[in-house]
Amino acid sequence: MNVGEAARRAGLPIKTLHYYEEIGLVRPGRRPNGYRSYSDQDVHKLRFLQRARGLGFSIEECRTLLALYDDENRASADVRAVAMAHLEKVRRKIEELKTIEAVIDDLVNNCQGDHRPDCPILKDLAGDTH
Amino acid sequence: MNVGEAARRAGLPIKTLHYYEEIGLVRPGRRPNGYRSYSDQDVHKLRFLQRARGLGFSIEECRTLLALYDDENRASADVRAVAMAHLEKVRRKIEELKTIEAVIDDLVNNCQGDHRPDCPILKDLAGDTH
DNA sequence: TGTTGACACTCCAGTGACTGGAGGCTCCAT
DNA sequence: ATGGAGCCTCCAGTCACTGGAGTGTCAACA
Repeated sequence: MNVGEAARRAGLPIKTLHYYEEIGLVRPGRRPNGYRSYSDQDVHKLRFLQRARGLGFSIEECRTLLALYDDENRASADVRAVAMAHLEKVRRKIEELKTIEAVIDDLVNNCQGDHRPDCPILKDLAGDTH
Repeated sequence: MNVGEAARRAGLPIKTLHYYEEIGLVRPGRRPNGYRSYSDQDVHKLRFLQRARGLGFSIEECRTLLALYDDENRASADVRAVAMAHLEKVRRKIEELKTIEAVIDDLVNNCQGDHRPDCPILKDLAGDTH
């Protein structure tokens, strides 16, 4: 099938399919007229990528996961290691954002938010913490 | 003072100071020899930026905040609006990551992680959810 | 005075993962 | 024959830096 149909089935933009081809993640065949020709297998991989990317795996992690998926002799421990490393990253990010959330929430709650210029948010950012 | 000292005091890499100058956030003076010359005021702004960036405000948000900081006639409501918009973004991101965390945690817990190829993580990513 | 070493300068390219646009080709239906 | 949808390639831009090459400046020490 053509790129438009493959994109629709995978739930990805056409440009992303071009990009994935360029970086060697999913290489469709070509028709005589130069059009890309995606097999069902290709679309399967694209959907795999769509899900993995949606879970925040990087392109390189996706490449590893796809390779493991293709490898009949893989050890599930290898897949699990990739997933766990990513899980750790996600958890660290959540903690970081929670800290930030608390700080900004505090700033917002201490600011009148009126027509006057006096503002604890700016004071804090400026380092006037007295 | 020179760029190195300013960077040290602001807690930012020298390259970042170059960049902030290039995009017009903090423009130091120049000495006859071409070296950048940062005033205490400049360093103050850089520290402001360091904190704001650390809280995840984008460069453009920082530009707005700095402008408000410089504006004697600002309304604190304007500052608060910027902070609240950012707070909302942070909260949405946290929710998104929590969802992702739950999914991956589930996948990891269902995977044996042994030498065998059978792996529910790959199955799920591939869409084999039966 | 010469030389070292730290520090400074500019300019260019690369990061990740796309995204947008220009300019042009192909296909199908009317 | 024509119109429009869909496809192609190539290039530039996004965000906020980061790294490196190649060169210039300054202060101290031998």
